[in-house]
Amino acid sequence: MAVDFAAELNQEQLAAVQAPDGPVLIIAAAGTGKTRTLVYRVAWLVEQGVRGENILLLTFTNKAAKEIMERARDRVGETALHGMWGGTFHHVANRILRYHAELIGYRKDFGILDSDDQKSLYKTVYDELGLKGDDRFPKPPVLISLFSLAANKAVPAEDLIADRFQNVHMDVERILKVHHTYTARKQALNVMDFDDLLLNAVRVLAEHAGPREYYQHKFRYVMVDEYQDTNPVQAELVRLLSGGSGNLLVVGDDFQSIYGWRGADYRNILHFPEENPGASMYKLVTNYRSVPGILQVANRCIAGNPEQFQKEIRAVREGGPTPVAAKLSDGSHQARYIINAIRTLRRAGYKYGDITILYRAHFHAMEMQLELNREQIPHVITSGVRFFEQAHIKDVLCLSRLALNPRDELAFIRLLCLLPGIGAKGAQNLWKKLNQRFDPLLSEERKRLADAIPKRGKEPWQPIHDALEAADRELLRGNPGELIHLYLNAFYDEYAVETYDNYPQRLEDIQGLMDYTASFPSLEAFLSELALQTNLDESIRREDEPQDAVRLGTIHQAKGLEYPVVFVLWCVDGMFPSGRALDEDDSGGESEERRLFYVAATRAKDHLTFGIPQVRRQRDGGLVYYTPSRFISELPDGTLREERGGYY
DNA sequence: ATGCGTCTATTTTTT
DNA sequence: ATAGACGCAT
Repeated sequence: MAVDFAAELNQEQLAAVQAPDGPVLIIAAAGTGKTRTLVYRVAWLVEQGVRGENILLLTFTNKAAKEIMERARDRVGETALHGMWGGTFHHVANRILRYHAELIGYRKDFGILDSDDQKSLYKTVYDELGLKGDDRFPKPPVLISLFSLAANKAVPAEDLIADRFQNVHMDVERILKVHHTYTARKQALNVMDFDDLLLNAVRVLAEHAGPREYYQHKFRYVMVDEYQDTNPVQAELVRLLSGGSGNLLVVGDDFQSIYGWRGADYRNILHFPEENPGASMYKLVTNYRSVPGILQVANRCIAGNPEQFQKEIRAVREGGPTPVAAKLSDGSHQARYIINAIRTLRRAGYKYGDITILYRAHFHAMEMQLELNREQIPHVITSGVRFFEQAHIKDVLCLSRLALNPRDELAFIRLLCLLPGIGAKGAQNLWKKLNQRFDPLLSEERKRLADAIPKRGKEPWQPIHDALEAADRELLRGNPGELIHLYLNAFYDEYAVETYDNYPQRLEDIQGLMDYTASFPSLEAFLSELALQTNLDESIRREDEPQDAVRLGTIHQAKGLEYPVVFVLWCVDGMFPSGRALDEDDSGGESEERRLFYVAATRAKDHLTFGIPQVRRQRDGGLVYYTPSRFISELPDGTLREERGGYY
């Protein structure tokens, strides 16, 4: 099945797709067909005779990887892509480590800590070091983010500590001690956190010529999506993987670099030409997505930012409405104004699903949620808590985790704390009594635990004990779905009814999870995938979610998406740009916020509205007055149509 | 000492 | 929605 490249791509895209071997940089402005270009590049390589197993595609989200792979498959067929690796940085790192973890002192069946697990482990360390009640010592979340940033930026943590605690005296030694203890514990427990996946993959490749040469030989073509969001560690991983052939193709848009706060460095993309001599460069600036008025806002707002590849998006579409600046009194006024606008748009033929409401931070949407509920407008919120990190999901996974790794202390403690009369201390004591291991599918260990459980917990444990016995008899170790099912019947269903006011939704989540397990060949594959996956696939989403619904989410979450109608909440100085981000001295606070504004604007196809409330009511009844976002007031007169919410 | 219920305060952005 | 603080119960 031959692909007609010239017919299906524009000039800019075609040139990029047919770029010669060697380093390639594609600067793809918003809405210019970046994904399309990547898909066709894959197809092009295949047509040149490159085999799937020689291609590596790195993305930031699972969704992006899936989309590109599926679309490429549609173009050139399943067999042509056989053996191609396509996934997120963390996925690829995980995959490499599953083969080579032993080279760096881990077993291959290592577990992956999500942020919740990470926090629990930190707390255990605090406890052991006697730091728990110390008010003057930074709390776990502070140190976690600090060390994570240090890891991702590949700088010594000491530098960041000095930076962060300038005004306060800090015992640097003790802070480092916490981190060292945490690191040692991870190794002892055979677990890695997200950052470790990247760091350890780099270590394997940097320190061991065998695997390095293997992958460099294997991956003759390496492609990276969203290159402006890579951090130094990821850049290093890319370097190591593509070092053989030098056929490294990166795609991105420096205007859309919005992850500096977690270590991303847009200079990776900015300096790509110097760091890769002989690189060819392509620019995609023809935009099919948005009406000219929207692109004008985008072009104007970003133009003054320092240090970037200058470019202007060119509109293909014509006409269309001018974007709106809606001056409103407060948050509820903003919510009512938007609901009113939604109704008007519906009458004009738009569906709920065509509409999205974006914001800088989750709490900005509070009044909006309230009003949408009150007015019964179907909506879906992409919340801060990810599916697999919800309490009930993690609860039912503990047994599977222990079945895979009996030394998983975190899973054990979580499991036991659900029983009445057992708290953090009690669970910890039991863990010690069992010599720090518990395999739920070994009858001897089951018996020891059953005997050790204190009186109040004995009775509720009994049905779990029996269920485990059954699981053991039926050889269900590799079957997480059945394990969850048995556990649910024996204990958790009743527990959930008593604990959660939204029991039906949570039960549905758990059922979705059980269905999901069916698609995995092994327990290990299932559990490592969970940690790397943020949400269930669309296909196994909750059934109570309306199909046609307004979508709410942060701007970060909306990256890469497009909607006919976009509302942006709270475009006022201090909220967007966020006051905190402006205070950040290192990662170029204001310019990154401006890029975020650019991302928000370029999501819109037809209608773009900025909400600008004047005051915010605080909980204590106080009023805070705001001025319109500098990103709004910087725009030349006439770029926006001003509206006042005088509808009511 | 530990568990556990109740109250209050507090939300940047996330693979 | 959830974590932490607090105080009472076991």
